[in-house]
Amino acid sequence: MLQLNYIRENKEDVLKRLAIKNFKDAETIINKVIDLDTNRRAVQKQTDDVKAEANALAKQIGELMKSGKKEEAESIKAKTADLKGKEKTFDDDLKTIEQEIHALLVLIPNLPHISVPTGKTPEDNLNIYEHGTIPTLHDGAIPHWELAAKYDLIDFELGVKLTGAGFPVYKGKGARLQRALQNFFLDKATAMGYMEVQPPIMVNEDSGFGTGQLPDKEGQMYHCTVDNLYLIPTAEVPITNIYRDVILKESDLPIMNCGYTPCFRREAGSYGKDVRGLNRLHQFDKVEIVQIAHPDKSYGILENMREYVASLLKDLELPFRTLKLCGGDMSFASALTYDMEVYSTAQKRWLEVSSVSNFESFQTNRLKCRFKGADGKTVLAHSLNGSALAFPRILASILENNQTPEGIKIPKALVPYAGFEMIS
RNA sequence: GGAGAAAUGGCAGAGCGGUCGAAUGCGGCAGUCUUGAAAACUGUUGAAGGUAACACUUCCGGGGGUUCGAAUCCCUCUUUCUCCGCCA
Repeated sequence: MLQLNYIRENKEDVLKRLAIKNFKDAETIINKVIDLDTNRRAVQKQTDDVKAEANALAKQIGELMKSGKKEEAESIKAKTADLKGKEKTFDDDLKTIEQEIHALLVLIPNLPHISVPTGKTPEDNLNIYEHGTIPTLHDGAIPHWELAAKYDLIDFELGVKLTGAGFPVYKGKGARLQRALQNFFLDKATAMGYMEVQPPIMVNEDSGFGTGQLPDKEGQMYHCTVDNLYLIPTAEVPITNIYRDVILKESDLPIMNCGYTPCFRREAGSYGKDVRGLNRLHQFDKVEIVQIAHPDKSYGILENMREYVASLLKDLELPFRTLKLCGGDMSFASALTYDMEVYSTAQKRWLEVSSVSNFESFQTNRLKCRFKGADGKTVLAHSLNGSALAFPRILASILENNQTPEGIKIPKALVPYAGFEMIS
């Protein structure tokens, strides 16, 4: 959520940057917000004045009662009746205006960073870095879903029986590889200085709002209506919400957390080759890294996070590229996002395995996550997060890129965790 | 799930219809003293809106109500604690 003050004072800049995100009706909505805000302050002034008057009278009555001047007190009481009605009207007006402003603010996406390339589709993303060589596979190389069946690593049909499509069952070495990835990623993150947390995987409405999933992305989350809880789509939600309604000390920053959780996504509207095998699941596992940072440092930290994720992919010996997302392909809440994509040789396509973003104060404004600066003022912190990493597509590309006629070779870094070097 | 008790500032903890944004202690910050530190002493120390700055307004778990006036009374929800039940 953008800050009202910022919109008021930097209207032109806001409009310019919203255009990069291809946000329609920007001018109409922004103008409306500014008008409502002007109105809000006027009504608030009226409300406050009436309340001040009523407070003063109430005080007088108190003093008169104490000194036994009952009649005088009664005559003042009569005056307050009128104020009471006014107070109620103004209060209601104010509430309505505030709701209207909030309803509009929630529709406005975050402003992209000045370096974000313009563009509308993934084709407009900027490829800023490539690493590794795409392996040449032997004749008869097959995609991971066939490898999974051949070596009995993942049973998609069994998942359908138990739950439905998109809920695979990992078996034997497949399950062990999942566990290896979890420990490998968590160990790496901890060594980088991230503190591991194990949060709940269901969250309440406030948490869903805090990181921006609610209200607009409601349909993407599994909702347990009986208890009004949501299954998390990413550990970003519970971990970032740790810092909801918190005023940090400047010396606490940056806060670095990591956590492993299963993630649940309804993925309504997905179909075809996108959802084949491990490409897109309803339940998957991920280690997430989250930082709460000083606004002056957040872009430096974003680069560190990007490099950290790249180092994981290098450790796993996977060919990958890094994209700087264009305005049109960025998420609602992000100010700058890097996507990391691994090349899946058997599918002959790039698979997104990580997304690293700086949200600046967009989330923290909703979360009310602030810190006290040197001058004693409270300032919104910046929040950042990244996948480090999501398991399914990593597993898919390891299986596909490392297949040989003899079996599948496990990357060296993962061998101590997996406990085996080959799947054959 | 049943019965009872409670929820106040960073923490502990008073206040139970007006003078309360809230005593006191601890913690934090600044200063005095000191070569420096500790101790002691002095001062200061919640958040939001609003203003050029004041003023002013709101917030004592959330929501609603009674009253001229609510941290204090009533209703409701949530959470915590104790006892019972169930249980990985």
